Amino acid sequence: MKKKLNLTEVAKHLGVSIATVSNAFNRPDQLSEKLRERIMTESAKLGYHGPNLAARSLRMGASGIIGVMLSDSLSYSFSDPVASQLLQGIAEVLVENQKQMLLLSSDVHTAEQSSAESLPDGLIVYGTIPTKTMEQIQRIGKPIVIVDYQASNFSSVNIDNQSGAYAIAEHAFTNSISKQKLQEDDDSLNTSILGLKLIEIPRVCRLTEDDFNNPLRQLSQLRLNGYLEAASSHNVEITAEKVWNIPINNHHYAEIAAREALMTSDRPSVLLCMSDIIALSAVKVAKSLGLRVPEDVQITGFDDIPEASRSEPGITTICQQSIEKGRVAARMLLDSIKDDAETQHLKLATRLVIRNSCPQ
Amino acid sequence: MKKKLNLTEVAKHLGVSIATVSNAFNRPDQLSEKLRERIMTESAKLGYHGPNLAARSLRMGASGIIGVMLSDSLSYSFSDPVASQLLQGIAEVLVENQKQMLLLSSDVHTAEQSSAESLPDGLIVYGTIPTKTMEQIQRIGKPIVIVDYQASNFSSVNIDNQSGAYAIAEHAFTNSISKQKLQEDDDSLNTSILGLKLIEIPRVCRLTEDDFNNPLRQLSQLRLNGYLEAASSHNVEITAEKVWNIPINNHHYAEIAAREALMTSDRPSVLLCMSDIIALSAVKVAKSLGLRVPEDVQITGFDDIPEASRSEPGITTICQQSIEKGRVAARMLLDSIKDDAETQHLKLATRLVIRNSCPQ
DNA sequence: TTGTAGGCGTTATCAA
DNA sequence: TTGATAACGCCTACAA
Repeated sequence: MKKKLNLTEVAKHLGVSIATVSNAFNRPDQLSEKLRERIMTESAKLGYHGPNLAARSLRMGASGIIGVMLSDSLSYSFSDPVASQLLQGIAEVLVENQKQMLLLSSDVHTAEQSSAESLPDGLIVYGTIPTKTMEQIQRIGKPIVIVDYQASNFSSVNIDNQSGAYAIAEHAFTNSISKQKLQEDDDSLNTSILGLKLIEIPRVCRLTEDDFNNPLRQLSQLRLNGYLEAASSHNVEITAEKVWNIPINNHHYAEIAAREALMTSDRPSVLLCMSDIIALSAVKVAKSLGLRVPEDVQITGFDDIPEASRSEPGITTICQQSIEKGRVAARMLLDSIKDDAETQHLKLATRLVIRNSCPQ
Repeated sequence: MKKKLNLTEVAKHLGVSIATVSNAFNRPDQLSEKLRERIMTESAKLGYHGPNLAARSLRMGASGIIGVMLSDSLSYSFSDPVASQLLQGIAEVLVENQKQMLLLSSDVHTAEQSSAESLPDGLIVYGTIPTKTMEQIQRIGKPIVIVDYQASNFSSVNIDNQSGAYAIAEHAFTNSISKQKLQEDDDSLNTSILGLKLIEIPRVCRLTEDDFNNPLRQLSQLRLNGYLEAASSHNVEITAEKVWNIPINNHHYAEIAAREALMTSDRPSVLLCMSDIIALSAVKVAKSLGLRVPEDVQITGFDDIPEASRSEPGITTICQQSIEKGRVAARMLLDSIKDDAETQHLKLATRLVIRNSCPQ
């Protein structure tokens, strides 16, 4: 009853050769339909579930499994809408291609030498991962596609963070509300930035001038650059003390930062947020302080997560097509597994989505 | 350069035995610290990444990988907040225990004989899965824990859907707004139900009397029973034509159903929704129709997803602790992998969370 | 269409 | 500590 079943055992029971059973599972054309059927039903009855994946993949050098390595913790990634959408896109393509998905977190990796990275036929890496880990997974010699990060020696899928940030900041500086405000008093627009993972410090705090040139995360740095560039084009002054650092993209930290930003004596009339989660929190805080959005303070987001369109007011944001990004990355990886294609760097388009938190 | 590296090769290069290298990776106590260190750095330099998982797991009969099989498509599951929260809880415990997570969708499974289920050391099954697939994964003889479904031969983690539904319906029927309405006109409360996956038909439609006794999904059926039981306890009449079926838990279908329900001539003053997503959509539709929530129509949800507390008004709902459910299921599975424990059926408590969509 | 044998990379055992 | 060797379960020439 508890006996281990394998091809040999099954073949013995059925009175056929082991090769035939193997063929029944993998190459239906190598034997008669009738025999195949008999083998399938019989082995099912016997309790044989099918070829063991470990053995098969050892033998064939391929597992049909694709690894997805997340820079943030696995658990956090499930709670983050952007990561979830990326995973959604990846999953879509993998399922289409009958691949399974193994989730790896860079945390686990560093903790132990899990060696689990040796199983997948290829890897999608999301976000910024410690150089050491990068080197280690490179060593396995399997195709790798990285997302939201750029490194010359790997294929990658990115969006143009800087131009996206520029576009939305420019919109905020030049829309009708801003124009009117500028007319009313001569002052320039008072603008603050709620930034994500700009510096290493794991808490909500303002930046110092030094931090401006001290990029921690490519992605955040690029968005910051875009904002600042737009600001200087439109004579808006943004000093370091008007830029907040939020260590993790969740409502808890975002609300703390938003409260700080909105309760300073020279309250901003434009609040540029580096994610929709931050923007949603900022709207909530603004409302709780009795401020009207957008009349008193205009708020912009980034990402275009589903909730951004459902909230009230809707969040003006940059759509970065996270689902599509996932699809593209997955396709790219599958292609390079097939053809051993050369490394390429894709940049997806972004799009300004205007809603009521920072209207036309 | 492109040569394949394995233990043998590395051992040869280092001039030590293959067993020693293996020990260096797996049993540090079997050799001198100094030697181990040399082996580790040298093999890293050589480009050896660590023991191959396929081979190791073939040899050891365990892979350190836990499979999670989702009844809905993988891609959908990432977009569903409840599934995401469950995964979040599972991931938390798995990472703690240095296990990796392999995502399987029952779709892929039926499509092919992926045999990927043979790799994991155990399986968490979420939701209702075709009997045939169930039988197949049972055959692999590894520990299984099912979530949100009950079958006597498997360990399971559930919540008490029926009592939860009863509690929230009772609240809706007996709170101050309902009392006042009942006083004003003598009529009983006009109540509709927006149900989830109640029948097989893949579209939004009303139920017929027959459908009441024709359970498709355990979970939805139990919630329906809870609602109906509360209704009959409080002299509220709910006929089949006041119950809608929503085939997939997303905003698209939910809005269609909500619109239908709220635009009937005898508009309900209480709308019981089987998920928060449905409730959120219903609130949106109600607003767009110029109805006040809760004054004109009280709306309840189920699940308590994060967005339910952020929306305006907040959604009155049943908290089902999805994250905790994931944690519990994962722990249960890991335990039964270790101890081969007997099957047990856990039922987590639910809690009524009162917010403004159906206030005190 | 069927049977045989070699080897994929590890780990465990056992003797040195 | 080390070195040899036998599985683990499977796939695929190759020969029949």
